[in-house]
Amino acid sequence: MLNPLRQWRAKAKPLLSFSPQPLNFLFFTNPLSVSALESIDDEVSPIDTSDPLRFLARQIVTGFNTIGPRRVLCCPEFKTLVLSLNAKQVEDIIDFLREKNPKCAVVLFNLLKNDLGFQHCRISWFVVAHILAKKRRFNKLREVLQEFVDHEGSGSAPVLCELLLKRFRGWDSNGQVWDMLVSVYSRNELVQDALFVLAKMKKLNFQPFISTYNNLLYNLRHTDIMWDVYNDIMENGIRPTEYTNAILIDGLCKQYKMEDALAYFSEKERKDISPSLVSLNTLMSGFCKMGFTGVAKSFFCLMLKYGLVPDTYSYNILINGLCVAGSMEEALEFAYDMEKQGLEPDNITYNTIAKGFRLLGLVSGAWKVMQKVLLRELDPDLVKYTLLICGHCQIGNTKEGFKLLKEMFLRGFQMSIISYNVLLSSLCKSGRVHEAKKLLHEMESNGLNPDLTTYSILISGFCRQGEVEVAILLYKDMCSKQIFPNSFSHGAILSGLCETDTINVARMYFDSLVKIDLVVDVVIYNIMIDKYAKIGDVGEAVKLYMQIIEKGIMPTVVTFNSIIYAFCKMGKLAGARRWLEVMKVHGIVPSIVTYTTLINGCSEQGNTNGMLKLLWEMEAEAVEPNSITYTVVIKGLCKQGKMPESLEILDDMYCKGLLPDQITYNIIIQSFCRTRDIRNAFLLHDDMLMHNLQPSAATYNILIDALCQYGELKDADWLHTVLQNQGVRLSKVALTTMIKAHCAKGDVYKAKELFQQMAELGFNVTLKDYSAVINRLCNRSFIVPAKSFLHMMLYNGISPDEELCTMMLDTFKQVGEFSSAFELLSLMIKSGLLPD
DNA sequence: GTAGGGTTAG
Repeated sequence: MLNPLRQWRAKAKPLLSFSPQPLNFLFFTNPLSVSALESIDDEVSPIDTSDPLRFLARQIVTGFNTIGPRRVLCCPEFKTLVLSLNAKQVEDIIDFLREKNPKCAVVLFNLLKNDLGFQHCRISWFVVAHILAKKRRFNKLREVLQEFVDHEGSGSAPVLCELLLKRFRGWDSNGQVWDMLVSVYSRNELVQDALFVLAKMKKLNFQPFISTYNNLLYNLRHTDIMWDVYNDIMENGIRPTEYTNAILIDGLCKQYKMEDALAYFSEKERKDISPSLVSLNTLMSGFCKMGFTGVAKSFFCLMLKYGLVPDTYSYNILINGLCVAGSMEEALEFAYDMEKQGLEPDNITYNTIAKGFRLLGLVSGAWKVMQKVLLRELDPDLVKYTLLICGHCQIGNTKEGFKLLKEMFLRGFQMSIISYNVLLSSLCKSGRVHEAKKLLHEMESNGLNPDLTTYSILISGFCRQGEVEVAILLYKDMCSKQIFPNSFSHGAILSGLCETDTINVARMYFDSLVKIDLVVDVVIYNIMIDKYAKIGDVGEAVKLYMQIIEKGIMPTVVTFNSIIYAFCKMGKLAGARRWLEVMKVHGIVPSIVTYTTLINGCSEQGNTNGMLKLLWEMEAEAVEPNSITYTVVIKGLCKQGKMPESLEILDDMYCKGLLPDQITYNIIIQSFCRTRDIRNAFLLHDDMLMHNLQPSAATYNILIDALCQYGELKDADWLHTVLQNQGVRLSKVALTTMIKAHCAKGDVYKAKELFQQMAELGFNVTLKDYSAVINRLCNRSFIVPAKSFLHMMLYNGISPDEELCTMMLDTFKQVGEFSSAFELLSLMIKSGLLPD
């Protein structure tokens, strides 16, 4: 699109060419026109055509009053005429109209700006602002100044103040315009500009409204400047409001100054100012975030003592605190209590509790206890059912969730959209997106309208499964229902798109978000940056980082972690370290993820010294390594064949109470297998069992693979049988490994048995699997079984590709199996695969 | 003015 300003200038002609004659169309025979015309001038004078601008202004008023602004605007002559004016001329007209007919001035200003894309000069903006302020239309005033400030951007305060001071001093409502300017700057988080205007106001003896101060305080609550503003309020003798206090408390909590927050709160209390619910909620939230749920609970009691009724915020804040602290039982009690007090738990409550279950799911046996709590009273109600569904889904038991949904339905409960969303999310997480889509239709037929959450879950689910087309259809479906994604759902969708193999689709979506600009926060950037980091595109990741900085968005620790990851992935360790410094310069404290990423970078390069140095550095910065950090260190040591050292670290982990998981063990086991030390590999496997750690599918893949390669195939078969008897299912990879090994050794019978088993277990057997087997059989000239596998493949509806056919054809020719060769040839011709 | 959710490491 062409820049409106340029468009305007292209059409602009010098005013000299202006002549009033063509404007006669604006005069109407309607008697109204006469009075309208008279109303703009005090003395009823004959039309004066010698001052063209004044004349035009009058005509505009006449037109607006007789046929309405819209229709005036539609007159091509009017448009042409107006488009020939420059900003200064429009400014004169608007200023003239301000005295004669201020309403017309505002209408003209807006029409030109919105319908013709006219760029007004600063004076026009302020003239209109003053008109609105005088009429006390503060919402409109805010809107206009908001747009003005958006346009002027950061650092514009000095220029605007200068103008206000020189051109508008003494105008009616000048103070309100100043005041609103502070408010708008601070809302836009242009704090420096806001403070600048505030200082000028002080010099002019204009007193800002307390709401303006509150606005500014809110945007400064993360910093100490908050106190300067607060002192300013006090010095000016302005009474702080409830809001002021709540913001200050929130600010102190956000700065982790809990004692100061408490002191401030008690000071107000001493002054007999009874605390507001919001202040108490804020304090609860602050203490919960610090992990002090006990203190938070006492504030809850304090509320009751003051006769304040806890609201949904109070409950959700406390429930969240308890969930994060692992006190699920209490969290659930509060959720019940909430309902008893007539407050329905909402989306936020359930989301929070679901997160609690998820966190608790890591503790074995916890769910059983929770289930008992939930079922303590025999008849579950809507809340309990929803909570139960949350719990089952979070531990991956979607089936039980469905059972409960059905039960709810049979017992005549009014189904809630939340239960469905929980189930949908569970299905999508396990990749069962098509079942999820069916459930969507079911909920719709039950008269429930899917909401933003529903669509976000499904869209990101389909994206993650690589079915972008379905996701796009759902997206369109959603928008057609007037449901528009917010920053959170955009994030969900974008990260879903990032899971698909091409980055282009994700980038296109990202670019479209950036273009509308409203919803792009740092997380959206983080998602995109991380995608580039994962594919090793350091350049693009850094480019996006630069964009963040240019836009004045504060990068987070995640932003830096992803960039550091990108550098490590490309083996540019020096670069990664430089970014660690950049991060510190921004005042962002490196996290455990930062250090683990860097250590992994060193470990990949076999740089043990680098790893150790980083471990010390972590210690110095008081960042405690976790089991992932140690696993990375073990990986590094294993890579260099330092097996005894690896085992030592494993012991250290147990000593420090950091439990190694399957991945930790798999790394060591694999390393032993690589050195053909199968004995030690199996000893570690036993060690896992001893520590109550169930080996994962990957563990058995590694072990089976090792047995097939270096050990006895018999042992692999034996392990397979043992696992089968224990009900442990081997992965497809492990089965394929065994099949290939049996083929290579010539045990066709066993290979076929395993192959059939693979299909029976529901694994998706592909052309690649068949090709791998047939290839090995052909290599050993096992013609009959090779043919038999080919037939099995054709029977199952899989056609061979050219590569497979050519390979078989060559084998058949070599061993003189001409009839088989001809048979294959005819098959190839039928399939359109003609040999050279 | 107060609550969660979308993003990072083995």
